[in-house]
Amino acid sequence: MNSSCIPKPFTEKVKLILKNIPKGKVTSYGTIAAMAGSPRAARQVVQIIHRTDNIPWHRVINSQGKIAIKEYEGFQEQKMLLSMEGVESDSNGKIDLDKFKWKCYSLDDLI
DNA sequence: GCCATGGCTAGTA
DNA sequence: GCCATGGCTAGTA
Repeated sequence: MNSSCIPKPFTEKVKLILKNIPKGKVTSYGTIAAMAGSPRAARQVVQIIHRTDNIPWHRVINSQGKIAIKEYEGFQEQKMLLSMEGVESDSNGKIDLDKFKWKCYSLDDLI
């Protein structure tokens, strides 16, 4: 037995947030980290997205409002998944945050 | 404990 | 530079 059966609050919160981002909206790694209580832990959000299957991942972009992944990492896939929900991005992956940013900054606002 | 990992980011130069 | 995980290792008991 190992510690993997113990709840991991930060990770669980991040997963909960990911599941609650509405279709057609995007948010950033940093925003999610802040909502989960650790404003400077954006890179942990990246890790969690990496290791978690069956979770919506494509609505997360960087704070500049751009798709953050490289071509070989699935840039086109993310772009397409977003466009299917009505989120437009230009060829550089730039998204209009005024239009598409999910306006939610606290866990309390989800529940 | 220590150390590497990582689709980042606020805030200088 | 930040910092939550997971994997590995020295070095106690």
